[in-house]
Amino acid sequence: MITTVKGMRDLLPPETRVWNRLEETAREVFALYGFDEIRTPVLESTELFVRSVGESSDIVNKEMFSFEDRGGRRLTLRPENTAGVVRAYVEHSLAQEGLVQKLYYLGPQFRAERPQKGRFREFRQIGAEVLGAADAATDAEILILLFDLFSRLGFTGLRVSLNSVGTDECRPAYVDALRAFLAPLAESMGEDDRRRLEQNPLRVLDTKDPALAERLAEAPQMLAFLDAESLAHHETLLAQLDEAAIPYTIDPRLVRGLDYYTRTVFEVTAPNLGAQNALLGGGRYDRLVADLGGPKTPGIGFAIGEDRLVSALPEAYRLDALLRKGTVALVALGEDDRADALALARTLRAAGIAVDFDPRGRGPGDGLKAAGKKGHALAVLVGSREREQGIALVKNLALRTQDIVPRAELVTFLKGKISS
RNA sequence: GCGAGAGUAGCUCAGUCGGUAGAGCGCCGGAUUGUGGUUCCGGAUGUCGCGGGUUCAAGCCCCGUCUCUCGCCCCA
Repeated sequence: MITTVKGMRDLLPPETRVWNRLEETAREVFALYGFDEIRTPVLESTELFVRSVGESSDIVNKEMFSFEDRGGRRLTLRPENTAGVVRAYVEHSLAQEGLVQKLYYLGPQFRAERPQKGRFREFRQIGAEVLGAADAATDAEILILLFDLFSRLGFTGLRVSLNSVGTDECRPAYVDALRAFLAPLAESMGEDDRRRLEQNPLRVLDTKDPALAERLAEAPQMLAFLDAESLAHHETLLAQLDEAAIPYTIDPRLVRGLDYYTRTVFEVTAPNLGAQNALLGGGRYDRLVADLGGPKTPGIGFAIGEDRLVSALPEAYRLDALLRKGTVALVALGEDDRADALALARTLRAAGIAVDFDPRGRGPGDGLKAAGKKGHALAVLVGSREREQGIALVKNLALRTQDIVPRAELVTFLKGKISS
């Protein structure tokens, strides 16, 4: 048997209904906030990710699906989508339009990690990027959008963690101070934390060693090292979030794994997701466009892990998405009634009613059984007697009741049932 | 990349001391030639992940390998 490749999975019905509903909701929200969709290739030059995500990051270091094509070009399946969006922004000179570009995307991403709960080698992200606006109000609107989206999905009590990682101008001073603070502790650190101290001291703040975490309470904080502009940006953002009644938690230890972030960074985690509990992450990246050869352009974005979001969805939203409210099952009562049923199906569909016709002609018992199993609420039954009398039988599969409806009134009758 | 656990029917799993494979659910057929979910009767479930080894004999023991699961690193 040929099976899926390690870390990849099939999404099967009826579960795909949940994914579709979720994506519809996301598209609605993006449209409400004035975003347009962008679609970028799954395959990009390896160089793009090395330059954007960062050579020191784990993603570039050990998690990319990279290969050479027949022309010797070094290619990579995208591990994230921000780089591709920014590449497209630069390649097509979108800055020339002089507008704030508000873009969203949906699609698969690839990282060659060891799979575990909530982590797959192919996973899907729903994300957005705003390019061309440095104002804190942009950050605020992004977080308001997220709050709105999660509210529509039925989440309550989710809280965004927020921090500022400053800019290239003020961060080095902080890193020096942090290093000085951590140096005496290196002796007592575990292997992981000592490695982080070498490579990226900010990451030590994320330690899972409780003893070390306790001593970090005394550590210098980035917020104290912010330059005047970054501090003003941060404080303006907080004021605007308060004004909008968006709940958040300042987390001075929040640092993120991609090298391109500046100033605002944020994250939302959810319980019951296991060890991989980050539902979304994002931040501002005021340097990235220039780094990729474009005009100096500020940007901010986020990415939601769609796979994780689906598994964290409130039950009510899931169940509602699984219902096939709009579809009626059509059952031909006899072997010879299928031509009539097909004609009726066409009439109903032309009127906008979704019809699931079982072509096997196995009779009412099996037809109704299948309809119930597929989750349909209504079944329309037609046979020779019904044809002669110009009627159809409409059965409510849950209540087991049956109405006799003249064919001429069938569309109106079904529409009334479906909408109620 | 590192660590631990698991892999037997479509699904969830049992399988004793090594003796040639089972249950429940689901599926199919019948009781029921035009009315489903309940009930009753009957039926098929299979490369015991794959390869090798030990043995008279391996689902069971040993080695390798693949996949899955959970954790680490890291991230969505």
